[in-house]
Amino acid sequence: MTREDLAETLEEIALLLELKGENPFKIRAYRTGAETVRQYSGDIVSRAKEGDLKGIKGIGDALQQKLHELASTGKLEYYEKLKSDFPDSLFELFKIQGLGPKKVKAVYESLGVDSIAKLKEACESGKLAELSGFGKKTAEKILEAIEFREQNADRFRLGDVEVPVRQILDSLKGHPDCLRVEAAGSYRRAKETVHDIDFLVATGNPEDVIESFVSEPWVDKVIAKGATKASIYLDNGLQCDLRAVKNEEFACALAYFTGSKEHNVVMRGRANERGYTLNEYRLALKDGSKAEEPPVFETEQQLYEFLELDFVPPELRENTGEVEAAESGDLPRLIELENLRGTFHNHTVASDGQNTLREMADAAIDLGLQYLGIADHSKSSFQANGLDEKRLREQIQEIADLNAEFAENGDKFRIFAGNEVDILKDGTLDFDDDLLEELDYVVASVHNAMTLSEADMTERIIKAVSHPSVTMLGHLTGRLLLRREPYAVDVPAIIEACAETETVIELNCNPWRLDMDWRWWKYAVEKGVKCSINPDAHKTEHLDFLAVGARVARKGWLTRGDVINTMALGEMENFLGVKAIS
DNA sequence: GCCGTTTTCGGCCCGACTGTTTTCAGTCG
Repeated sequence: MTREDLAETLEEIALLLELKGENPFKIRAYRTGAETVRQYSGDIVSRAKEGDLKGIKGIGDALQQKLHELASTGKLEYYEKLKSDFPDSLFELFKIQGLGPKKVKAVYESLGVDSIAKLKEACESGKLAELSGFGKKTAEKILEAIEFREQNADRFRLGDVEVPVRQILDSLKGHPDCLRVEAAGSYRRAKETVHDIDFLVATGNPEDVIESFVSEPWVDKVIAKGATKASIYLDNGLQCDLRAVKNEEFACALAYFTGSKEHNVVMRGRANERGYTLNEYRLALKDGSKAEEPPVFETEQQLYEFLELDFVPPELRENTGEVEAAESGDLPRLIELENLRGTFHNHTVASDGQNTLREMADAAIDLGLQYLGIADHSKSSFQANGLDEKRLREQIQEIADLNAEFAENGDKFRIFAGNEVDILKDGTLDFDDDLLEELDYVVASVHNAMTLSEADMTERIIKAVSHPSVTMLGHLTGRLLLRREPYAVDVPAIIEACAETETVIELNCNPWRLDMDWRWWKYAVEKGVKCSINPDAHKTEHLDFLAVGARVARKGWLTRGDVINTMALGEMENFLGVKAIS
């Protein structure tokens, strides 16, 4: 029984109570309880086991008793009983955008709908639209949401696969017969979402390596297993494929399995022109070719060189001009994680973050950063406990005090006082100008009214970035990967406005967002717009998103010079126009 | 179901949007 098990059970109870139509405040109490369990700084599982939960705010008598029962026996009667009232499959309905507890309850009770498949049927047959409170448009919206889910259900966010990929790579590297190991495919190209992970190993003993690959404890199901390849599912549904090749084939195989398909087509074309064929194992002479016998490539670099190209970093291999640039020697020197000196757009407990200012600062220092920008939510973001004027001014003071302390201790580290200020529906900002000027920097973001027309949304954002106090634009399109489509907005027009107003655009590297999309950065750079790689961290661990951010920035062809948070502290103080702390 | 210098009941975070409705319920952030 882990902390997460306890929290999840409380959350499921909340969901079940919603289905029952229970008192919303009771439901909220269970949700709050789940959050409290997650965030409690101490061994909450042991305390629950021992029945020693008194005095934790948010966990009253009833929850104490339930957590104790759950932690000590592994079961909770109250929960089991609630659960038995509904089929398990009903829960998948909650994953459909626009369906909440009331609607789920209605379709279940009056139409017997208890799965997404049946829901789809009810929409198509017109039965759903006849229900009271439902209508034609609701049915259409639900069908759209089902389709969106069907298209995305088998995909995973790049930032969410990092841990399993590391785990599998480490395990393969630990195998005595593995000479070389890489994760290839769209993961290596840093696509924002991936369908599966392609692992490649060089080995003289493929059978053993494959056997060990399919026998790891994290394997949920073996889909296929042969002499040189195997496919498995992990517990979370992520498919992982392993290909085993000989050491002398590894370079060509790595290039082949990294792709993209389009990039490979161009590469094969170049080989062809020179009298060779290129496949997943090797470069070979074409029939009747008079070219010289090709060498065996030790590395991808050598393959590219042989085809008269500079080495193309994997992130760029999408056939969007990288081959031409590699031919003419014009590939940019891409940014690297190590270039980052600080970051902006991070939350604390003051709004909806989970760590304090000091904890966030300490985590940034541990990462070797020289500065950390805090940007909690502004007052209109009620749901995120946004700061009002008074609380924001208090935070500015708190930051000043902490900075003074860092300076006294001789630490070369600074917190920049900012705010993620809501862009209101009409494009004005959530605080008045005086307060905005007191901040070291401002991130302006859209959090509501996301269904404006493209023209209105574009005008709204352009108005916001035109405000002199706005330093950077947060998550430009508002997309949530695999969850919510971006809102309608004219991205190039926004980029042009940011160029004009010298507003930085954020590369929000929270795995859910990766927004602005990598496809637009080349255009932004062309227009002279700078990027800031921001994790949108809601707890200290989220600062690690910077690693994903650096990879996605590379995918957008960004160099060190294009990204402001590669600046050292002194340069950044100049850039923001704030005085250094003596 | 939780909380309390308001102390054992009464309030609990607020507003926008959408679609179904004739004044509001449900969902989302």
